[in-house]
Amino acid sequence: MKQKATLKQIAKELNVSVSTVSKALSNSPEISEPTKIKVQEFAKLKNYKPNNIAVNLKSKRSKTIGVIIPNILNPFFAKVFSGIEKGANDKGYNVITCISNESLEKEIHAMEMLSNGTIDGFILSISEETQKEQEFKHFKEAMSDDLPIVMFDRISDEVTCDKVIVDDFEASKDAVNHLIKLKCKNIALVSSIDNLSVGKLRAEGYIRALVDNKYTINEDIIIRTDNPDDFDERLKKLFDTKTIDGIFALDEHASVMAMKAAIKRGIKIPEELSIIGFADGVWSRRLTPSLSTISQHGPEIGEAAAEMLIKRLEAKEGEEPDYETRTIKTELRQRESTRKL
Amino acid sequence: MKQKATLKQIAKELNVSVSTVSKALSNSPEISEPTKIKVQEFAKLKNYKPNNIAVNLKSKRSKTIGVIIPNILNPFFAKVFSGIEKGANDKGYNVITCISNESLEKEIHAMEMLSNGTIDGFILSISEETQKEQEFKHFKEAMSDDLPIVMFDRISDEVTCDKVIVDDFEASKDAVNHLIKLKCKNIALVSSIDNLSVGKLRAEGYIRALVDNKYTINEDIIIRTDNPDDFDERLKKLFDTKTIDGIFALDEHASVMAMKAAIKRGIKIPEELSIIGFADGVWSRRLTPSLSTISQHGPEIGEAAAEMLIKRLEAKEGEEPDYETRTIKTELRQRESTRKL
DNA sequence: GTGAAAGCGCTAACAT
DNA sequence: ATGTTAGCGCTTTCAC
Repeated sequence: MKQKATLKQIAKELNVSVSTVSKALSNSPEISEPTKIKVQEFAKLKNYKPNNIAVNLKSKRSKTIGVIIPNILNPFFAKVFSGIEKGANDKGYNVITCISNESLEKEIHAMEMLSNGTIDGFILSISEETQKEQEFKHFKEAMSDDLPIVMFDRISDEVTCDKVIVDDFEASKDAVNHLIKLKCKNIALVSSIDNLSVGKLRAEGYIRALVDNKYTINEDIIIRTDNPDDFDERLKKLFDTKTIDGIFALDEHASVMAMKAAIKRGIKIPEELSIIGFADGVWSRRLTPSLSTISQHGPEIGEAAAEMLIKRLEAKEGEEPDYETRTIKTELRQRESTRKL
Repeated sequence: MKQKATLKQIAKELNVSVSTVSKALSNSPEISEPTKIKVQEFAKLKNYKPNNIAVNLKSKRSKTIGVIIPNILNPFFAKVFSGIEKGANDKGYNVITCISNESLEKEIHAMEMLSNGTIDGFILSISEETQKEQEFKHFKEAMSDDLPIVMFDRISDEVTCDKVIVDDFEASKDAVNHLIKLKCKNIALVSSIDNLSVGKLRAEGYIRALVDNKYTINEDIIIRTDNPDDFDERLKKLFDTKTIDGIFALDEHASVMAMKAAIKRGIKIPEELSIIGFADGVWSRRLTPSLSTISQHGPEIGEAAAEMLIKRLEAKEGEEPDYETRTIKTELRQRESTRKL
C-alpha cells in the first residue's frame, strides 16, 4: 500500500517545517511565493489530501450531518433525503444516514452512535413507535448536548427545535374542498397511518372541510387505522354501505388500495368516483387511471431542513437564530382519478 | 452549553492520571477494582462518551463506509441501501451516503470528498454517465489508495474489486422462457436503460431464450433506448405492427408504461397479453393488474456488499481475501399480469 | 496499580 | 519568511 502523504512527510522531504507546509498549502501570505509554489507542487505530486479526521479533531466540528429516517423505502422519505443530501453537499457537508425502521430503540441507538463527535447535528423524522410511546428524552438530550436537531414531517411539540412541516391540515382541507366542488356527495376518508401526527392532522382537515360545507360526518365511510392489514380488511366493506362518489386517502397504501378496490368493483374512475390521495408522484402517474395527489415537495423539505441546520451550526456563538417552524406549501396535482371542474 | 466530558477532565476531578481513566474505562486488568469502579461510575454520571474523532485519529480507521448511489428515488437502490445500512450497523459501522445523480462529476466529487480519512471503504453502483464515458480512473485510484470498493449491480470489468451482482442474463432468460411456456408467440422486448451494463445483459438473456427456443428475433417488437421520452414515443407504435402476446420489460419505466399502453388499447391482461418486468415489488403489487416481476432481492445485495467490505477492512494486513464477485439469485414473482401455467 | 510521555495529523499562537 | 511549540482527545508503551 502506497503510504498516505502527511504534512510531516512533505516537510521532511522538502527540508522545511510542518507549519511552513501547512501555511503554504493554505496560501498564507506569511509564506514566500517560491516556497509556496515548491510546496504546493510537491503536495500535488504526492497527491496530498489533508486528513479530515485530524482537521475535525482540531476544529471540533465534523461538517457532517446525522440523518435519521424511519423508512427509506417510503418514496416521500427518499425524496426528502435527496433534498437533504443536496442541501448538505452544496455547503460542503456530508450526511451520515441511519434508518430507524420505525423503531424507538433503533432511533435511540442511532443517535447514541453518532453523539460522540461524529456529527454536528441531526435532521430526523420521528419513528412511529416513538410517536406512539411519546418518548422524547433522547431528542432533548441531544439538544442539551449542543447537537441541534431539525425535525421534519413527523414532529413533536414537546421538543423545542427547528422544524420543517407540510401544511397537512390545510392540504387536506383543500383536497376535500376540491372533491366537494366536483359535486361529490359521499366522500370517504381512508387512512392506514392513524397513529402518526400527520395522519391525525390530515383527518382533521377532512372533518373541517366537511363541517365548513355543512356535510354530515358519516363514520361508515371513514376508515382510520394504523395497520395495513386491518386496513385491507375494512376496505373490503367500504363500498357496501353506501354509494361513495369521492375518496380522500391519507397515505400511499390507502390511496392505491382504495383505487384498486374500486376498479375491482367495476366502479368507473373518475366518472362515478373521484379519488385524491397522499402518494408518490412518479408512481401515481403510472397508475391507471393516474392518481390525483397532494404533492408534498419532498426535496424542498429536505433542502430547507439542511439549510436551517447548517445556518445554526455556522452561527457565531450566541448568535444562533431562534427556533423556527417552516411550512412547505403542498400542491394539489390533478390527474385522471378526479374529473375536471 | 454543557461542556463535554473528556478523559482529561475526569482525571483532574478524580485526581488520577488520564491514562488511569482510559484504562479503567476500558476495563484493563492493570487497574484495581476500587479505582475502576470509582472511575466508571463517575464517567457514567458525567455521561462521558469517548470522542469518536480522537479515537479515529488514533486508530486510523473511521468505522464508516461511504456509499455512492446513482439515484435514491429508484426503489431498487433504496432497497439495496437499506441492506447496506443494516449490514453496516450490525457490525458497528456508520454509513455516509452520497447521491451521484447519474453524474460522473458528482461521483468523482463525492469520492474525493470522502477519500481523506472520513471513510474506510466504498460501496457503490456506477453512475450512468460513468458507464457511458467508460471513465474508471477514480475507482482505480481509490483502490490503490487502500480504500477498497465493493461495486453492486452496475459494475465494470475494468476495475478489480469485490462485486455483488444479480444474474441478469439468467434471470432474463428464465423470464422469457416462462413467457414461452405460457405459449406466447410474439414477445416484445422493451427497455429504457439500454445504456447500462445490466440493460445489455438483460437484453442478451432475452435473445438467448428466443434463440434457444427457435423463435425468430423480430426487431419491430424490440424497443431499446436509454431515454424515457424516446421510449414513450416509440412505445406508441409498438402495438401497431404485430399482435403481441407477451412483453418482457427491462426496467421499471418500461414495465409500467408498456402495461399502461396495453390497457389503454383495451388489450386484456393477462388473457391476451402476458407481461413480466423488472420492477419494485411493492408498487407492482399495487398495479391493476398486479405486475409479474423479477425480484432482485435488493436488501440482500446490500447486506452482502456490506459484509464483503467489512470482511476486507477487518482482515489482518496481508490476509485480505481474494477479490470476489458474488451473485445474488433473482426470483420470478408471478402476479396477475401473467396467466397461470 | 498508577502515571508520564509520545504520537496520531493538523492548526495557530508565538518565537526567531 | 520560517520554525518551534502546544494542543485537540485518545491509546499505549514504558517507567516507577
